[in-house]
Amino acid sequence: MADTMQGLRRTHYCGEVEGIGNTLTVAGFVQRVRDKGGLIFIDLRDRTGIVQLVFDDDTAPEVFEKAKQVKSEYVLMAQGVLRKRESVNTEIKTGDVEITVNDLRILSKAQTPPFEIINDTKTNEELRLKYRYLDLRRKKLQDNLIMRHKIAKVTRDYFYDNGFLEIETPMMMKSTPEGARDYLVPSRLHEGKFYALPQSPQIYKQLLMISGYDRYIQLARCFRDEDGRADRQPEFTQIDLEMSFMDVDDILELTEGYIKTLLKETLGEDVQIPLPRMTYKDAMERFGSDKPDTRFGMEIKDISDLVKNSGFSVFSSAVADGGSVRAIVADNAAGILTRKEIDKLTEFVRGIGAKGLAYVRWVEDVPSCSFGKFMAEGELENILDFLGCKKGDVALIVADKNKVTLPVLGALRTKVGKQIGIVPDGGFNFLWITEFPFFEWDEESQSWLAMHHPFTMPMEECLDSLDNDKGSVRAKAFDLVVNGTELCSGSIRITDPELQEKMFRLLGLTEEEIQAKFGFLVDAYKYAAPPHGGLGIGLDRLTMMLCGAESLRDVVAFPKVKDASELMSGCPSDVDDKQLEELHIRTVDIKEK
RNA sequence: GGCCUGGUAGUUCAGUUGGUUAGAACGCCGCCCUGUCACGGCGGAGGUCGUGGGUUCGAGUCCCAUCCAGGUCGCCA
Repeated sequence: MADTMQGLRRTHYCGEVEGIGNTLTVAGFVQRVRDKGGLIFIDLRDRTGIVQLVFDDDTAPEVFEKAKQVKSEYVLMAQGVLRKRESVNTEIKTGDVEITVNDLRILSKAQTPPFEIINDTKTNEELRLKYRYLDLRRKKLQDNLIMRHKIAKVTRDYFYDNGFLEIETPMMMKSTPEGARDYLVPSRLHEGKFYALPQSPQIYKQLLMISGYDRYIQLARCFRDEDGRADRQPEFTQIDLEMSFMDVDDILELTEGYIKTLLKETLGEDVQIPLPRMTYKDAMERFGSDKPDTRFGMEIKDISDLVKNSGFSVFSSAVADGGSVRAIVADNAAGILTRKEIDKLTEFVRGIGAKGLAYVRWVEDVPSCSFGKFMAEGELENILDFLGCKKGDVALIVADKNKVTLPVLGALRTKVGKQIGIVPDGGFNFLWITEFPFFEWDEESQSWLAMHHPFTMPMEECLDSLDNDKGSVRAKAFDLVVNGTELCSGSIRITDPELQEKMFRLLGLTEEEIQAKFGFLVDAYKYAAPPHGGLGIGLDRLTMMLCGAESLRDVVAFPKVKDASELMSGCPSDVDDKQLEELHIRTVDIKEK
């Protein structure tokens, strides 16, 4: 039988003991036992830190005997006197004190854990996820989850102070199968019908504006049935916001105030506001990405004009076909980007849609160049001159349609930047990306899709282009990007029901489809709506960023793995035939599969 | 779904051209040790080498298939 706590009550957390000479009571897990023979030291851990317990054979033999049974990860409660240590451990914050224990309770014994509960564990993640409850004992994960808590608190405080109301929206809603796949919940009472778990509370928060709640916030759990990534979980949390009588600038300003407050209160960092802004078009032209990492340069340059009449047909024909030839220059990188490395990069760009990669690698007095023999007198010099390329540099060139050159060079820029070590470690480079295109041409379906979502307001000056030049229509949509990661995404919504119906039609939805999917929303806007807009901030990614974590799995208490299963509980799992029957799902269908 | 990487004691890893009884460190168990703090010393237990098949006199090692995990592309309005 284990001991009980009877007669004792915790007075201090391990990391917060104080008052030399006082009797105090601590409780926690055993980090380590050091048995010296006649003297035992136990490091006791709780979420605040570690305190050393001391047991002396001479002064308290009975307690000493009990301490001899203690092993790693046992749960103890101990009462004793706090005193100065004979030798100080400068590594921990309670390293100059210890507790001489006079009452020890072994509250719970532990099996030997499958891996050591130490901070810098090297144990592979699969095993740690299977025993997540043990992995969560580690200080690093505890610190991350505590940070997550702090972020949630600062977030609520900031937006509450700015007049936002926290309102819950349903977890079971109508499926709207645009975009990501929905997680579906079969209905027992309606045979053959399904709820969907929300990909976001988008529609509901817009309805709340129509209902006059003016400013809404929710830390909303969202679901998407897609493959996982280090920065993508099937289940995640958005700081979901919507506000009335606000235009883009008002929302950006409010959000900047939030970012500034958040970084100050969590990390003590000062962020300069307003944050820099860049249009989508500029971001694509300069960085080949709508979420550029602006911690380093290596911007994309357009050399189409220089090569449009080139003897190298790959270049000239790309320009003639309406595409472009563009380049990035890696300064002083010829040492790292050897021929072999460039071959690997060529494979890389082929994997993401480019036909090939031209390069200039300038090590000797004469640059070595993959297309040199096609160049006319002085042509290469002109290109290098334009690019500002000098000895020791490597220029990487892609020729294709703009839809290929820009994203490929963007991806290459990120990859090469990391490879040659010019991406700084610390710091947060925030950047607003604005004026996203409204429409996006989809090759597969040969139709226009909404890049953001169909409720996004086009910019006023683009309304005239809706019918004849869809590709040029920009939207009142914006993203906040930090160090190459999208942190938040938002827009102003359409409040005019006629315009909304028009946008649906332009997106190829029939009257029947509009009615079936969004009829209630279209109807709602007929009863007047304040101008409004909002955004969603990825709480998980935000936490990851502030913790310096490399994976969402390090900032989510019980994460899923890549295939959306959970290794600890083993879900998703089989269910009883009876349950399936009640849900009108034929077991034979499942078993055949 | 494609591609890449990995899978050997509880854990992290090593394991030669294919060749005797598969090693180390940490952890675990036992004994010793009164100022340790990654304590130390001595001793010990612990392995279907992911799984299945193949080549071979002989496979942890070579081949094929498969499973699991991670990364990445597709996908993620």
